[in-house]
Amino acid sequence: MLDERKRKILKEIVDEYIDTAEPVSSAIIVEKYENNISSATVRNDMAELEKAGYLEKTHTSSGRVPSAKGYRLYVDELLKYDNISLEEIKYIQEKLESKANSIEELTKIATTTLSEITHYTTVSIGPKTTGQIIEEIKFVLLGSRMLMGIIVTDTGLVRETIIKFDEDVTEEQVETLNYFFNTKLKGEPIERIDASLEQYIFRELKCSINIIKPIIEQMKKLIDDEEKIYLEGANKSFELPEFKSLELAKNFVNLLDTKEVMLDILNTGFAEDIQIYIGDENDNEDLKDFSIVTFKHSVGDKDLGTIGIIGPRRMNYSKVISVMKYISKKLNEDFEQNNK
Amino acid sequence: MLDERKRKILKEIVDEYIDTAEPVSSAIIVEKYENNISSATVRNDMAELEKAGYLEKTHTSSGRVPSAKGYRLYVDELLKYDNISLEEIKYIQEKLESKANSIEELTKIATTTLSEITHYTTVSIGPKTTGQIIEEIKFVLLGSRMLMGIIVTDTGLVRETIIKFDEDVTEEQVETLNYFFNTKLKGEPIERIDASLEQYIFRELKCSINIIKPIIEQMKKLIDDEEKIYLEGANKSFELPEFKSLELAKNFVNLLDTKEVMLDILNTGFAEDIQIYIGDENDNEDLKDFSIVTFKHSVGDKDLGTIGIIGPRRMNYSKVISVMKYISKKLNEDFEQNNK
DNA sequence: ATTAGCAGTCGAAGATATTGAGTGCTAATG
DNA sequence: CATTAGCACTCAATATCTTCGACTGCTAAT
Repeated sequence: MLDERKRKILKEIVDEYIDTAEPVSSAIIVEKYENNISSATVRNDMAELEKAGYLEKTHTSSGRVPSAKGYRLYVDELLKYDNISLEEIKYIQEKLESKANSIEELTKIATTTLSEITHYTTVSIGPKTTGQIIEEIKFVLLGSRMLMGIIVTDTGLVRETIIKFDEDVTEEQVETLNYFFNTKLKGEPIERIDASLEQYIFRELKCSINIIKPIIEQMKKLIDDEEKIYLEGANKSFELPEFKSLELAKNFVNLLDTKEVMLDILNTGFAEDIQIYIGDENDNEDLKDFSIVTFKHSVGDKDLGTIGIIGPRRMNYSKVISVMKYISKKLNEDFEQNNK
Repeated sequence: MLDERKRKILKEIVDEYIDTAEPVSSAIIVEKYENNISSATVRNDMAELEKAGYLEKTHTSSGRVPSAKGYRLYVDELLKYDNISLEEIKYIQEKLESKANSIEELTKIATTTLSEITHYTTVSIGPKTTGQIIEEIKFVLLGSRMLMGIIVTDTGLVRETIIKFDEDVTEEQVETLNYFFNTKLKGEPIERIDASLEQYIFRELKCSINIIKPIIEQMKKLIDDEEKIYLEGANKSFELPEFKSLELAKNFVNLLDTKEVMLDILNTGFAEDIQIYIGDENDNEDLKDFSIVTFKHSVGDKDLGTIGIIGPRRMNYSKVISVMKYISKKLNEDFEQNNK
């Protein structure tokens, strides 16, 4: 349906719009990209591209702006994702090689780096604990009424929590707990820790319920920890021309502050693949002027965290996705390296 | 210099401006507050208040707006801070009594509650480790090449970190470390852990430097941890009329995103006292349109965290400070309770 | 299929007028 | 002398109108 030239012109229009944030006119296309055809020809093609839903006009006599459908074709078929320079590659390598002490930390470093290179706002969340296998579980007595509970999973994820008691706990009790939890839970998925465990332990261990209850309570919290979004470069977005619109700026802050929408999006991505959400493809109102690109870092079915970029629909997809592709590759390599 | 009536009128003007965000005219004052004098009288007083620097005009024929000096007099001398309702007190009690597992968590709960009640953006930082006395220090072996180091201080603060090694570590080594660190550091201020310790341990323990080095490195990081600002209700600020100004909105996002300025302010407050920063009293450009109210929670000279409210200069100081006063009192009580 | 050419559209920007919410000042008042 | 009525004056905000020019779409010629 779209011949080669129309696809080329569509790409040029999107490129130009991403660059200038201004509606693109036929004259500009001729001047900058298509020196051998006349603006009238471009206009004809534009009219057809508009009829097909790839372009929009802001008013009758304005230039064209890509529609969500236009962006979609653009990112899916018209772009190559090798828009990354040697300097950028070097910079990323440097950053990611600075040894992080945990997966979460590495994810944060990657998130920050991504924002630095792309100049967009980036977000990330840590790994979902669900599905992870308990490799080690330990309780450490701190003082006489405080315990630290630590879980290590097969992906190297470490989670710890403080548990406070109203009565003294002895070293022997802690040893019993350690022995019991390890024999029962090692090799089990982490979500095995739940309320049903409480009764079971109570029967088996004859340990005071005043001790078991807070332990299970806190350990459970570890699993479905309300997820924290790590945010980098929120102010960068405010430099973009679209943020001149107060309405839009407000939506943006709302989005980042209420978190739910972002969590939703960060959580729905599929493993190992870059997901692209373009404006009104999503039905959330606040999101309609933004695009989000996410990448879920994982091994097998185990989640290691998700990183996202949020920017205006007119985002530099080529750069963003190229850089993200590289970072994701690098993260996987590093993980293999560390766990081989 | 200012007679009673002028002070009264100043307070009324600030009250009114805080309420409406519009320059206040003499007519409004007469209508709403001073039914027994004429607007001409109020105008005369206003003129003098302006000459004395407490009021400003946005243009020759506009109403008056409080100056920073005006706000200062207002908060220092004209306000009573008992502007808190029974419902609010009850709500705060409820929130703060939900048992938190650490001081940091309690501070966060207080921060969130403060934002909920005042409808302003709130921020907080956790306790400074400096000055705290080590009560317990423990290393726990996780797997064969990973250690968790845990420090408990006299204020009940718990900090932990993961330490990774390139070689295996044995249980005996960990025991030696535990024994050594505890005998040497218990009762010492936390900042005793520094590079000089590394050599000392190396000599005393004859333990591999490959093990000691990463430990000290990580433990040091624990102390001067780059501080994380906890932020609540950033979007609430965007509902305020002053945020119609893009310039101001941008400054706000910058402020919260770059963190340094906020950290600076949160760190300079004096213990146990509510600090009020009003707009251009501060010389930071980004801050000139905002006021910040902070409270540093502490016992003795030990810091337990700082909470702040950031809003427009036209902030509801009475409400904000009243609520903060109550929360601070409550936090102290709770702490006494838990540590008695 | 392409293109030159031209009429038509409409937002952006600038000029001008209008309005009214304020003030400050003066002169009168108790 | 403090207070006040009254009035001239100021100026931001708003509305109205004009102009300008960057676009398009269409037609007719190539």
